[in-house]
Amino acid sequence: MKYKEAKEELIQAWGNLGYSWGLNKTMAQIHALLMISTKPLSTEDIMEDLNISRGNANMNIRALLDWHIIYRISVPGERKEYFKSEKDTWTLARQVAKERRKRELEPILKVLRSVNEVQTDGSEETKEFKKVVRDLKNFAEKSDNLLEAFEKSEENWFWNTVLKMFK
Amino acid sequence: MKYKEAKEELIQAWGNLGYSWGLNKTMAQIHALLMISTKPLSTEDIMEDLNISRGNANMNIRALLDWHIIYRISVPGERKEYFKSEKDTWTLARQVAKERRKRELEPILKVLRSVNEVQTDGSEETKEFKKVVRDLKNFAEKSDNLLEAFEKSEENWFWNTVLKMFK
DNA sequence: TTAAACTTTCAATAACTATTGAAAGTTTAG
DNA sequence: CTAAACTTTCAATAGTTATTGAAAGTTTAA
Repeated sequence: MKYKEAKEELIQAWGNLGYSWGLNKTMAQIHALLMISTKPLSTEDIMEDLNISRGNANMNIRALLDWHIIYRISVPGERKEYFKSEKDTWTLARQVAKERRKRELEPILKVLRSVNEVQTDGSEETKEFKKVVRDLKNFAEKSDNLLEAFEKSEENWFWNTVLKMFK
Repeated sequence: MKYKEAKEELIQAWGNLGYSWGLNKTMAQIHALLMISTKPLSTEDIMEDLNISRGNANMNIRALLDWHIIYRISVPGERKEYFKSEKDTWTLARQVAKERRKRELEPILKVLRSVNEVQTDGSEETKEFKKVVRDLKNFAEKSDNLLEAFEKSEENWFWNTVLKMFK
């Protein structure tokens, strides 16, 4: 397989994966492009490589900055801004986990805690409701703690421990 | 808070969560409804409770069946089909993990393995590409193994081990 | 059989999300 | 200053996905 094909295929596949991770397609493609680039790229470079408009590029670059998975780089003596990706897979995964915990898990936990306060009138309906909510809340809280620990963990330690865990 | 409000709020929140888990809003809402229901519900019941059309209800019920997180129930002596949710949170989580591994992780792994075969021409570009792909592949494979083990694990054992792990 | 009870399909369309590109805004070098 | 270099915004629109509901299909009881 030639480099150009391989690059194309990876960007495509990364787009799909990113999509199912809460990014959008273009966002994930820009990210893929920066992942494999040997040097920081400008908005112009990205527009050209992915064939997208200035507005689109700008918007998605900002979204990636907002997720803290790419960085702004300024080259001394140049006006233009450049961008580069966080290249360390482990750091990247932890950052994504962090953002998703904040964006998805925390909101549902808040709701679960709040609806758990429902008035019990002794009916079967409210009893079942309480039970379901309690179970989900329990699971969500444990997951939340696990993710929090993951965010702070160090790679070698993590995989070693997991390896032992599932021996 | 009254039961009706709480139910409404949970269904809404579950819809959002489900969405970010690769289900769509209606699919997740039907699921939430079945989670808190004390008895199996028919298509008719679901249409009525969520105010959605027959086609929509049917389509999303089938998608949930396809994910294996709800079940078809037949009541002896009745023509109508009823549906009930898998209520055990642990089983549910494992099932979702299983489906997502199949639908998301496996495809990207396949691509990573394939683009890893790219011809190296000694240029910096292809060297960097290889390095990135190797790292991602390594991470994805480890995650894949972890998820596979999770799918087969038993709840108490899992949380105990994790607890020890992050002591 | 047949007709009632139920489920599935699918073309039309509504609703939502992504993208464009020109215009407005901002920064900096001279 | 001010003009060039660059970034951001946003209204228009293209593209995608979800939803409807009527029609077609299927199953079963009598």
